[in-house]
Amino acid sequence: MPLLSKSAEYAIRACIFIVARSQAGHKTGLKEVAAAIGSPVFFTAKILQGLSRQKLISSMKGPNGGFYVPEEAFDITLLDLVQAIDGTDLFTECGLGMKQCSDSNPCPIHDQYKPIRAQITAMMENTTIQSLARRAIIDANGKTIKGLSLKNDLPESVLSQKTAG
Amino acid sequence: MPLLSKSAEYAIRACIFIVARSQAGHKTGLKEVAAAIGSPVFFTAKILQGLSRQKLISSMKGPNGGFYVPEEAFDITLLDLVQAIDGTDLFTECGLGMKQCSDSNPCPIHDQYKPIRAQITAMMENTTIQSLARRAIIDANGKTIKGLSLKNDLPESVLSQKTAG
DNA sequence: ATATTTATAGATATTCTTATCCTTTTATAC
DNA sequence: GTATAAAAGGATAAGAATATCTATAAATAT
Repeated sequence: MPLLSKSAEYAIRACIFIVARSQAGHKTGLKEVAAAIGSPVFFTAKILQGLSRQKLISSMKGPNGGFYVPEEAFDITLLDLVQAIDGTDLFTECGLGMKQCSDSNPCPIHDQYKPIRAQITAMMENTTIQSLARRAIIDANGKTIKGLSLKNDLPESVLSQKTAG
Repeated sequence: MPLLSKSAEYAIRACIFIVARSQAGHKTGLKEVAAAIGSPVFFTAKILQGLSRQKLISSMKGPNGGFYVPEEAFDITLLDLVQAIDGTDLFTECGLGMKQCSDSNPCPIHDQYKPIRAQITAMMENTTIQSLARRAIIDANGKTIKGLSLKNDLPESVLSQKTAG
């Protein structure tokens, strides 16, 4: 089992790209997003539709339309995104899935799992999509992300060249 | 998404019960296990069969048969169990599921996720089923686990009464 | 206004996980 | 040996996650 669903993975990667593009003043169409992050187009559509419905990202129909994130919303976090897609189980539920589990009635792994769950939550709470997008390396024409890995081993000069605060 | 699959949850709970019973010198039948941990009987059968095939637990057919863990194997860990059921993804894979992700070619959340993955791994590596079973509260006739929560808020006297090292 | 572009919505397919049932094998008790 | 008890194995079903396709609605450009 992975930590995140496929949907959440695509959502995060897509949003990093969309925010990076939004910071450069561009809306991004579905097909561009899918091409940039290497995700199945129609499935990506469903995911972005959901995020749009939940107001985590914005969209515009018609020519020159696409997905974008307005400046006021740059501070959406990994936690926002993951909760919107995968729900809150990872952050609230017992490690063994037991409804009765609590501090006063702990499951067998309660003490071991609790700090891990807290650390996962804190990390996602403290990581904004914007902060990830700031480090993203977009290619010259703004269409793709280097090797699907937004941050890579290019020299710092290239990095600062492509990333506008 | 939960951290563990349903199969892994049942496996852990079942093994805690089986080890606790093994420490008391008893084999435990499938139906007893399922009743004790509140899991679907036939599904539990499949899970225990798999663990048995992988030699994480042992089993005997016939009257007075059942599942057990021999003393030499008391030190199986959460990691052994979870990897046997859910595979190694949680412990080795990139947080965003990207094959190319590595220290030298990190994905956007590589730096944030790496220590968390390490902590999950360390926790499971360092937690033996035996250590969890030692704290388990089994009822007087040895058939059930208190409220499905193996460790609970009973007084220490009761705890030491029921748990033999 | 019309054509074009793009997101939205609904319906369907596919695969994986979870769950159940039935038959076979193996060990014990008698 | 025969009956009985229990795990092992195979087949099937139900549900959820992933993925695809088609039709609709909205915005822009002309």
